[in-house]
Amino acid sequence: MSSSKVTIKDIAKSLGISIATVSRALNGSPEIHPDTRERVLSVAKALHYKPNVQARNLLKRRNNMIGVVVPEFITFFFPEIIIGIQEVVNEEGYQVLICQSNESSDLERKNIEMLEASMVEGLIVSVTKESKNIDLYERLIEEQMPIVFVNRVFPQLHANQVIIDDRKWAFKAVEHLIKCGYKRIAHLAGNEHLSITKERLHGYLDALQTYHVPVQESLIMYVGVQQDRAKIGVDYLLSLKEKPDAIFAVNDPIATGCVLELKRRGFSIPEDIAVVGFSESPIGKILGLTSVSQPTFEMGRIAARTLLNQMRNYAIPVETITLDAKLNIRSSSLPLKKKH
Amino acid sequence: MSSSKVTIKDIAKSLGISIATVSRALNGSPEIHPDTRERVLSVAKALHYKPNVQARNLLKRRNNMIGVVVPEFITFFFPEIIIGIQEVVNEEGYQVLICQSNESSDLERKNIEMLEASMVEGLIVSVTKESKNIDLYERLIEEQMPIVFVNRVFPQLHANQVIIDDRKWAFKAVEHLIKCGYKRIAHLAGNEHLSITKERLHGYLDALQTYHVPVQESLIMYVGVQQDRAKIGVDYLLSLKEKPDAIFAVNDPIATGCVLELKRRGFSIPEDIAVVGFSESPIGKILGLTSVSQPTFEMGRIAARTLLNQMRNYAIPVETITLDAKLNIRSSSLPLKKKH
DNA sequence: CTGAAAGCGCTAACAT
DNA sequence: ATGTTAGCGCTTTCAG
Repeated sequence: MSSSKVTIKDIAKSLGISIATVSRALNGSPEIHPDTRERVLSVAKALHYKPNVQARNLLKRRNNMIGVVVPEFITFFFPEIIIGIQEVVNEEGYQVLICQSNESSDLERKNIEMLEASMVEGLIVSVTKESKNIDLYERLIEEQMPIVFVNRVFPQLHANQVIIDDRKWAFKAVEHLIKCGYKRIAHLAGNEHLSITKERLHGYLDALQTYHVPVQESLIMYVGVQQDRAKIGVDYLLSLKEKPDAIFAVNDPIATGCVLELKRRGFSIPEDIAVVGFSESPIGKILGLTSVSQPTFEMGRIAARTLLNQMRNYAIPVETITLDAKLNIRSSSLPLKKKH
Repeated sequence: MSSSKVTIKDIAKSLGISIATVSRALNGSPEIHPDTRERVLSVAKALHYKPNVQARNLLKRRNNMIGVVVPEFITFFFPEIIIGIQEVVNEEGYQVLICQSNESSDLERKNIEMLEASMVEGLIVSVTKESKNIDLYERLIEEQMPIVFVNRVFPQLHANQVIIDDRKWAFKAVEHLIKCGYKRIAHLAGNEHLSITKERLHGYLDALQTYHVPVQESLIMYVGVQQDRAKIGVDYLLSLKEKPDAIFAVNDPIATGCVLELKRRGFSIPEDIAVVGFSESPIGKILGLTSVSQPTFEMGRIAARTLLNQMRNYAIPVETITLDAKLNIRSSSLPLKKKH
């Protein structure tokens, strides 16, 4: 009934002592008589006293909140990162305000401004597929807002980043296809301005070059990162005179979309066309998709630790943390039987 | 650089006016001279003034935050509900603190206590598979904390609920199997104390009874709600002398697990065994799983609206809102060819 | 060991 | 239309 309207003043009154003493007792200050402490604590419990965090925050000029902005949290990827983040920061007494920008830079901006208004003490961000809002982040950094980018980053920003070596792992994925004997390897790339798009495209080109496979512009198409965008890629690739015998997709949603569309059209995978994804997903695993798995939980944990460090000492140098990954080979890409 | 340490006092000083006037100008009070308002606003902008929400909250005794606790947010289901919630409450100026209990009642309790300490103004909860902590929620309700349960509820609690009619839709799912001609329909149920487990089991029994299909205890097994739990169910059902010809699973993760395990063992679906799920998932759709689809986003929106109503007026009566659902028939359950 | 008092940043009477 | 003042609930000097 009283519903936490009890303040230290009430405790003080009920005990005939000053609020300062109550405060000290409650905060376990050493300079207080054990008896007094006892009495305060018992009255506090009896009255169902709950400290008013707001007041304390106002005084201390902090609020123990950090903000997280991700492009979406419908697929497993960002939720896993978020769980990693929460694991670490909750342990340190911080709360997380989670926002999803739904891949829209406008909403992303609104989210960030909302979080600023809520006075979060730090931010962990993965940017939208549009990768706009650089000005926003530049301002944040200039104003010394602790901030860490994860997975989808702005390389040109002087900010903390937690990523994997997308270029290297894209290289490995394509190298695997080449070693399987595939000759015409297409690449369905993500949104043009996205960091992961560029890196993975780079890795793709690196691999072709390393193994002296001629690059064909016609086998590269920017389709985006969402599953429903795969169809136009497949439509296009199958419309070519010389069709590809393998597809390296920018991520698992696109690869998944490819598999479904190819199967719908009656193609066998990998016999007719092999498919390789990136950022291994549960669906991809079920479909037998070869893919690069990322340490999502760990990315979250490390991003959180990096952020906390920066919050405690803004002066520490900015760093890019590159985590390890793994290429898991499954049935969507198998060594070709025929000689080459 | 100044990093938002600017207060209304600074603005007042810089303009030689009182802080009250500044406050009024900033808050768009009508009783202020337009010129003054102009000058305040421009100085505020020049100084990069940001209001201190903490102070305002302290004064108004609120903090515009609501808490959400879900058992997990790795699968699409709860994230979609959360998006629905955020849509509504953000619009009204509220922030959402999202916690996941990882299906553990202990963590659930910690989360709730954390949210209480953060002084959230209301809660939206979906309980863990363990369905404990009733005492906790009873206390919360007694202390007049506005609270709405979604999907996984405590029927015995006098609290707002947003659900679908699990019993009815389970009935429809099983009825569909019966009409397809399946004779030995097994049920892999969820965790025993979970509300959805009981309701869906009820619906299963209702359907058998309605169509005069004898209930066989041996065809019912409580396996839980997580995909990896499906295997023991399949192991058990296939160990029976008289094997089932269809499985009604408590949810899509279990149904998915069944499909994968059955296929691994070389069974054809639905020829050898049909499988039907519940709470249609993206993976289920890809696997061609017949399932009941729930209006997740809408559940979130409605839960949020209900909560806001209760927050604004605690006196309004508690209600159980039952949303519509839909049975989507796919290839995992097809009419049997053979005569019966 | 305890109390008095100042103040975190802001709003809202109450004056003028 | 503007200023003065009193807090919101709490912590923290500064005095005893």
